[in-house]
Amino acid sequence: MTSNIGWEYYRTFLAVLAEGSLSGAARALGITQPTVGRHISALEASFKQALFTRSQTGLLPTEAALAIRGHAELMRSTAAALERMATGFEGGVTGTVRVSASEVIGVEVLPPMLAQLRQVHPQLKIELVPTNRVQDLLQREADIAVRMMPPKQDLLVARRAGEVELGLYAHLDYLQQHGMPVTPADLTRHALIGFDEETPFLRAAKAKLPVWTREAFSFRIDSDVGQLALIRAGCGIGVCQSALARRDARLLRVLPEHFAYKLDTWVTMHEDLRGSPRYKVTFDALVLCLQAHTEPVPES
Amino acid sequence: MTSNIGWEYYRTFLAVLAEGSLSGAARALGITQPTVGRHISALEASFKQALFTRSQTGLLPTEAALAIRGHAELMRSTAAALERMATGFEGGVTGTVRVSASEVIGVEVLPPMLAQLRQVHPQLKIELVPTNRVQDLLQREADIAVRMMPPKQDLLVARRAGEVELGLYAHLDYLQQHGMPVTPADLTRHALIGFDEETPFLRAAKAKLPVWTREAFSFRIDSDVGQLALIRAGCGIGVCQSALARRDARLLRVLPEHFAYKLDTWVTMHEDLRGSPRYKVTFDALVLCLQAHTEPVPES
DNA sequence: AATCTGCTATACATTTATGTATGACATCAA
DNA sequence: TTGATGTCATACATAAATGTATAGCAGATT
Repeated sequence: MTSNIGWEYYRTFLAVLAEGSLSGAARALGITQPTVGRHISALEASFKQALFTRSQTGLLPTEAALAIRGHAELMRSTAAALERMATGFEGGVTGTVRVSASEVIGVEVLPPMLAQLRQVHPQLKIELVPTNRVQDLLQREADIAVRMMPPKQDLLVARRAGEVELGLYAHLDYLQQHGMPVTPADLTRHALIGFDEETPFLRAAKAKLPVWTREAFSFRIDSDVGQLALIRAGCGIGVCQSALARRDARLLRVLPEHFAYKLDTWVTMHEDLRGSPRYKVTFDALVLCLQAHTEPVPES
Repeated sequence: MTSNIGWEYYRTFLAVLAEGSLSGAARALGITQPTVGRHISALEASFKQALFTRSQTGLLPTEAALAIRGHAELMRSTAAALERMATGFEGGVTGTVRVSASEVIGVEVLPPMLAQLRQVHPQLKIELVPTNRVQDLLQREADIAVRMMPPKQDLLVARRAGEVELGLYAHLDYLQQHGMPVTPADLTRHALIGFDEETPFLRAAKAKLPVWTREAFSFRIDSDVGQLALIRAGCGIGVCQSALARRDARLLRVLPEHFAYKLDTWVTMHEDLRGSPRYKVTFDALVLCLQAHTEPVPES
């Protein structure tokens, strides 16, 4: 008794949810407003349930609409993943691979490696998704993910790529002006750069360095790239990957013996992508790249 | 640049994969053969990739078709889950809940509880999926699952419902005819009932009771219900939940001090189902039922 | 107050998808 | 061999979905 609700309609449903109006969804989808209206009506008729409370200023989703949103989104990302896998299957390294990584990794570490990879495989297309959300792989939002924690799911292929060291850093200009802290307590007199949201990482950092609390931050920004930019601009003291700070001689380590934190780096992908060469090639290249990045450099 | 491949076509694709022919898929879907052919052609055109090698005796899936199968199936189960969630959302306990449990639990333990549940909530519909596969929840093949192992995934709501005790049992008739074993070594002279496939459980059992190997089994069957039936019929000695064996006074424990095994029981469901009352009601009822089932009875 | 813009809903035309009918070919059984 | 059955492919008719045009309404702007 497989029911007969068109899967297509869920795509329209998501657009209405995102745009907030039938007309807006129609524009976004490249179809017309009456069609969108008919799709929503069809869904509501099938479900015997209102999905939106209509008004002339737009549509407001009902509780039911919000409840099924997650499922509809999973359908969308699954459809996207399916297309990625289906296109460019003729054996060579062709087609699109979607890589998810933390912002700072995606912006500072991966680009050179991706450029090189594309030089070797010109047919390969890369979609880079810089995000700190972890759940992508299960939702099929990305094919391969670079993560700072071991995978909890066992239908994933995972490889450890070393560990990145985090430390406190500040720009030379800033330190010349404000002085180099010598004890953790000195930090209270400095401009600190940190996250806005309470993250598990932040709690861990707080345990090591009691001064490092949300209230103490002069700059609060939920983006590691943003933090790095602030550090580089000499705004204050912040957490940064040592391997990145090392690239700029004017970024100096602050309180190295009081704050050091290491994060495991993992590259993961779905098991069922193993068969297709382009995923394997990208996966291996990512592992190599990150191993190089996390490799401790000898003191020179 | 959201591509324009119709999601509907994946449903047709799955039917062709399952039936092995356009005509068969058409019959299964209640549409006509030319339509099915057109859908497949449309997919192949979009992917620039053959999905089936056509012959007059049927269609053979290509490697590409097999590769995207998993994704298409995820879309189907997601669509089904979405419909389940969307229908019967008017606050009360209405609509369908899909419960997955091991065969023996589904057949021997749950039915009375489900009957009672439906007496309290007549509008509730239950789909029972008796299977030993674990992966259902992530694939949205079931809403709630009863499992014998703690959940590894963290977007699940999970509650422990006690532990079931497993022991060796045989029917009185069998034991009168063949005698009661007194040492583990005696088992070699008996008819043993066990699994056909090597499972983690089997390996664990082997560690405790070296005799308990696949080669020693006189009856090999990959169904716990089937094993129970064989034990009840007096075919030999097999593993069975003590709580089930206790119901029939003619089922006697064999070598109780040499073989005892306890399995944690967990009831799990997706986080996002918590909002809808019917899932919560069913979840709670399952937990209660299994707690009663796993509760050790006082010796009388 | 009047006008403009943006939204939904409806009537009608058109395009698109589906169904019907049939042909060509292969396989199996008598 | 011959007929029966099952398959896919194609031409044509029909049904269904979409697009076009327009009306009606609410809020913002002048």
